Amino acid sequence: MDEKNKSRQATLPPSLNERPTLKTIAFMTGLGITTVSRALKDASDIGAETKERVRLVAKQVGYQPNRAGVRLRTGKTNVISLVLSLEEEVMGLTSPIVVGISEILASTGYHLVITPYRFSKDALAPVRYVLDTGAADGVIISRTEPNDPRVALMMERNFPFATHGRTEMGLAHPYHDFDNEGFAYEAVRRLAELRRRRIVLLQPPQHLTFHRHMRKGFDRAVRDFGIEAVPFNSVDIDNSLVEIRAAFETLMSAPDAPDGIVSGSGAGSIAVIAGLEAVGKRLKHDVDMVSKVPSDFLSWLRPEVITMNEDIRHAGRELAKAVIARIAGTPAEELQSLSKAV
Amino acid sequence: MDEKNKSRQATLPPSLNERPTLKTIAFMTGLGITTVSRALKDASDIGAETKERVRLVAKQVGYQPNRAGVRLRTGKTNVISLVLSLEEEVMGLTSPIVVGISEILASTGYHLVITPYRFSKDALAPVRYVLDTGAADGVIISRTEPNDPRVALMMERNFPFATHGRTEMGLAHPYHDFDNEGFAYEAVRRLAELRRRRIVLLQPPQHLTFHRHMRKGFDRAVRDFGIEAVPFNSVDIDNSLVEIRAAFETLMSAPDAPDGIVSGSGAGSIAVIAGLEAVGKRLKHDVDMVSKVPSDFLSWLRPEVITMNEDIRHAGRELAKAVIARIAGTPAEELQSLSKAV
DNA sequence: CAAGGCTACTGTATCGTTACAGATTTTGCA
DNA sequence: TGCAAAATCTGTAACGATACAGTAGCCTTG
Repeated sequence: MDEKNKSRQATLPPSLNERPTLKTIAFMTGLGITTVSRALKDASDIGAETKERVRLVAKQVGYQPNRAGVRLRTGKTNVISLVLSLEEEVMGLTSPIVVGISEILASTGYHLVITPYRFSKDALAPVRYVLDTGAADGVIISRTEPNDPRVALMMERNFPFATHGRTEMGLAHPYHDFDNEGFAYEAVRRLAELRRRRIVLLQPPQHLTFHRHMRKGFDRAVRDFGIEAVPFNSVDIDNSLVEIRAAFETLMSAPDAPDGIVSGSGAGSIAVIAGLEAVGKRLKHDVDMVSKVPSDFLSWLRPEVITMNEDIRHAGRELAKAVIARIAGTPAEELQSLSKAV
Repeated sequence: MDEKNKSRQATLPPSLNERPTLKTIAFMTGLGITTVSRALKDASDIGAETKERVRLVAKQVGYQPNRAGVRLRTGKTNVISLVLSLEEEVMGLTSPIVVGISEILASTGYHLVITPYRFSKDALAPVRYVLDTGAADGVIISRTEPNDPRVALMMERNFPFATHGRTEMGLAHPYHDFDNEGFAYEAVRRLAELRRRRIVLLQPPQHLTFHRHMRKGFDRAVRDFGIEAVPFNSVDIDNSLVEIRAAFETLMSAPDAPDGIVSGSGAGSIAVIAGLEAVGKRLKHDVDMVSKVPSDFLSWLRPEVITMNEDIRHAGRELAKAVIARIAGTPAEELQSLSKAV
């Protein structure tokens, strides 16, 4: 039959009320598919008037590039993957970070994909998955360690990513971090100002980088203000609330109990308060407390606690901006930011 | 040159340490690409021994189907989209639902994509986007309304979805919902048991379906237990904490203030407590309160409040299971579930 | 006015997969 | 033995996009 009479690529009228493709626009404008493709990306070898016409028709029919097509041909996924531990689900830091990232991605072509992992020891698996399958153009990770194998892997493969938290590997990569050192220093300073003399720190787990930062700020302030740091390693902010409460019940009922507490986590603070109140101590009277918090719920219910807010949503925004810029080629050194308590 | 001597599809040895494709396996096994493809999907026209061989090699080389290829050819995205309001970010219900969904999707081939929208009036936009671009195989939405245009649209297009919350459109669709009627009824019952007689309800906004459920349970209990329901419509759980506190300050300082409170939201309860305490009332003495909560933080800080837990993570799991089953063809009627406070 | 260069456009091949329509060999049975 | 049916396997085309290598026409320029 009449199958060979094509001088154009696009000969058959693409049926309406199907999703428009380049072919649709090519047919409507009488141009070649290639021309339409290049016109839409504003290539230099397409006439100005043609571009205008193509853009108009594209808009008219509501053209949106088929992501699978682009991805297959170019390898670009237009996806940012947020790697999440299903366990760090204590007091939901996830919400605000997801919201922050979404806010930024909304005005770009990127989609946000959640890539979960179940146990801390599997933290590398999701990253490997993304790298091996090319599931995303960039990755955001959290719970960063000083010597983080995920960072090493992605750097080695030259894969764009940003970390919530810093590393200590001598490698420059995009990150956003809260100034935990500043937080701890300031926290101790405030307690010192309130004439507290024996201060304890509920700190992050040892293996996370920000443990060091917080510790550093705490220790420095302790020296600067002549405070006695109460040794305390039985629990950290990753322990369950029940464990934290138990530990603080013990600690606070000892004869040499601390009179000041710095808590590195809002959720942890709840358990701390429960613990100290269980042994009859009262905030502001027997003990003062400064807590880092992700939202202001604690100050509503226990205004006696001094809170310093870590804006996780802002962190999400910064991280999203950083990965995208990294993908676009911005040097990692320019994509590192720190934020203070607000 | 020697370019036409192919009796096989796969002639050129696919370079190693590139991502393996069907071609790689075809080359290694000496089979055709089609055969490999069909062998891996256990098609009936492939020999048992061949299938075994193909599976072995596939596993050996770590073959994972290229999603873009599959998606382009079949239209199947292997993506579930969670449609999220960037505003419902009060007290993060997002975290647990994301975690719950992820838990289920982890053992399937599905990825989770977050599709956000900014303002309530744009709620339809993300759904339309997914439908128009084929961005996902299924959608999960929340903040369901009795007559929900999103539901209408997806039903009309016969697109798989599940809703967090029910509708009242006479259409059967998959949903998971918390038994808000049961919650409110039980809440009032408990307050009645504590000899409270004038009870107020901090309810969801009128336009959401579960407003009706909660209201219904509340009103029925009020009748059953001979309680006086205190009229209160100045704020709902979608108002800011500051607004809620202000409203409750006013309410609780009135001469005929309620002596019992039912709160439909954990975050809202915080503001309620702040409000009543600001005017000198005390929980358990002047007033009792029952609150629906998504986590147990409230009972740690205000054990005087009676809490009833809504397991959002479980809801996420149920919703994920429901969409997937719907995609697989299970009738909507079999994918509807309700859960009670735990 | 020929040669070269520029502008504007286009066809072909390809990414990885699967639907479809064969093709080849083996088996079953009269 | 002959031949249809069954059992296996395979090539081609297509999904939608883009990289690449053109082509055609027109304008300079010496």
